[in-house]
Amino acid sequence: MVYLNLLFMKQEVVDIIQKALENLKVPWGLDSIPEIDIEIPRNEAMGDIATTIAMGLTKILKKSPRKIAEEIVDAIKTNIIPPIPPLEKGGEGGFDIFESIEIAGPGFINFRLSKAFLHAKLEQLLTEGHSSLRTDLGEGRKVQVEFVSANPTGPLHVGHGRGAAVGNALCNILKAAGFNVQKEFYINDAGLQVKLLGESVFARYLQLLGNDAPFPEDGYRGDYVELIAEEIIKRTGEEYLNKSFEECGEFFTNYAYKMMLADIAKDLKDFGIVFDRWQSEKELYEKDKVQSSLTALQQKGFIYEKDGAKWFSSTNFGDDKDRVVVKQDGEYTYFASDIAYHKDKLDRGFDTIIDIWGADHHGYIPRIKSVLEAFGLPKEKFRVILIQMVALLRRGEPVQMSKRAGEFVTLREVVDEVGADITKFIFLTRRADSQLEFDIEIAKEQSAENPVFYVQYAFARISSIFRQAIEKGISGQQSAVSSHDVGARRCRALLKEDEELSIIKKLLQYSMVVEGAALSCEPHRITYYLQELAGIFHSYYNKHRVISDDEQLTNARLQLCEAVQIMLKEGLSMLGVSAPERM
RNA sequence: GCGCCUGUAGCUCAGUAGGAUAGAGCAACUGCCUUCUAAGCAGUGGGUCAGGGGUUCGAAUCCCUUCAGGCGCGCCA
Repeated sequence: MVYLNLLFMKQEVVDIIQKALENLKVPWGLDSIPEIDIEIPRNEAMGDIATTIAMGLTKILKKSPRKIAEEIVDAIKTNIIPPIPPLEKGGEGGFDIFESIEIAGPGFINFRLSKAFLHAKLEQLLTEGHSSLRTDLGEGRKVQVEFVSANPTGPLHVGHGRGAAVGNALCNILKAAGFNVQKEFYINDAGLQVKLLGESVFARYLQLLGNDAPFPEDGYRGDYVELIAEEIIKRTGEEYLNKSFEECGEFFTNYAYKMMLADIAKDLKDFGIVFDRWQSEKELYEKDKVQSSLTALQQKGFIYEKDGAKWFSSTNFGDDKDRVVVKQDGEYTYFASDIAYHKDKLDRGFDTIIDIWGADHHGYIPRIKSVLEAFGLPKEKFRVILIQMVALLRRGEPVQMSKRAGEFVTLREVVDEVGADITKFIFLTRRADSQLEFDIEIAKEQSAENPVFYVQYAFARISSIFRQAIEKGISGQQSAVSSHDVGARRCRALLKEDEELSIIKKLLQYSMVVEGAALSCEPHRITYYLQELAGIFHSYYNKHRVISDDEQLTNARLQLCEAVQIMLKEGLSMLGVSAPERM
């Protein structure tokens, strides 16, 4: 058992309870120790950290939960808690983790952390910085997260932006939780949709050159189609004017979608999101992976022929019906390349596969899950995050989004108008699977009340305090607050106001929040955590002065401020949001 | 018709893998800047957790059902 190696308070407590249960296992006649639930009480008066284990054991032990709790507490108090060793040579001796352990309500065991423990953890955060905030939940396991994957047939719209923000934040969180993460964008460059884009561009091309060509019925009508046609004219002149689409369709299709793809990549980059890898659907065909993945399924006995088509028997894995993979006309279905793509992910050695889709694709989950199970992936290793629609409003009035008519609001337009930080933050203040109202005017004009500024403001405020301190010659420079030396440690011991201790406790909760967000794939938990941390800091700031005549207290509070700043920066970086030093 | 998601304060949403007295922001009202950034703070009011039934020590959370909204149910992509 190693204490103080991570900025964590959960593990220490779990270890202690576990030891107590080991001691009680025999008298209780238990074979094994149950899972230990740890939670943060909603009310600070109830303690800093609590367990419900006693209530969970009532059924097995047939005793009242309070009686069980008493036995556990007794075991902890008599011989479990080891004193924390001195922090380093020359330290001031050991101390207890807990100030008190109490039984409350129906059988909660409430632990209150000692000030010495909190001060020691603060020191750790200051000395180790961001690295103390990384956990090893993932143990380096490889996770692949595929997101956005918009068809390269038009610019990204706001819904894609939401998926991008969520996916990117999730990846950051998974990395912080110790997973080895790859971010991937899947390019649907092989199907009829890109061909339709090519036809649309070709029609515009002919029209621009004075030819009265018909426009494809379901063609893409956005202005960008014409821009691509203009670009082609600029580069090749009238070379294709007298040719048919059959003759030059490939050129138009390739040119068009590649140009769109470049636009998409740029939009994402300007939104602050960069992918590790882009996988082309077409390439899967060219490298024969579609055929070979179907062969692999066939060898496993999951492919059969019926009505002149080939089917994947996904009902073996809980799907509603079997799915066609090769049509009667011999063509592959879209699903066939999806099979190849997901098999390819497995072949690349990922332990867990996370797909982030628009919620309108939810009907696809069972069949993809079937594919992965057929190839041997345990079903809990495949996760789909559904991104619900974004309802775009302007002063409460819905903004029309009709892709067919070509007038839909692009991500770029929103980001240009509102800003990337605000847009991302708003996307991350809601669970992914709940519909989101995004009012452009409110996001922009009520910016003073915008939660993103609330968090950033706390960061900027602390920066300002440090500027002030430097001006007064109190602290040479911000991170030079020497947290190693004994003087700084004595100063920290002066942090004993309720608000100060609350802030430290909040800081210690971070790793739990990250792990929870990683396990549940819910980045918005970080957003809420940051708002809470900023809230208690703002409150503290208004109640207590950081810089005062008391040199030691000033030093202590500057250290606390620095710790908060480290945390705010860490959290904001998870969300892909900046931490400005001035606002 | 079948399936998935959602329903929590006037509005927008959280509610931590079943826990303690259900929270935040906005909106409304009352205070706080000659001292580190008022993009802030302190306080007040606001709830049949859509309705009903069940599971248990304990339910906003799990199960069944009704209602309401959204989205899916092609050999389309």
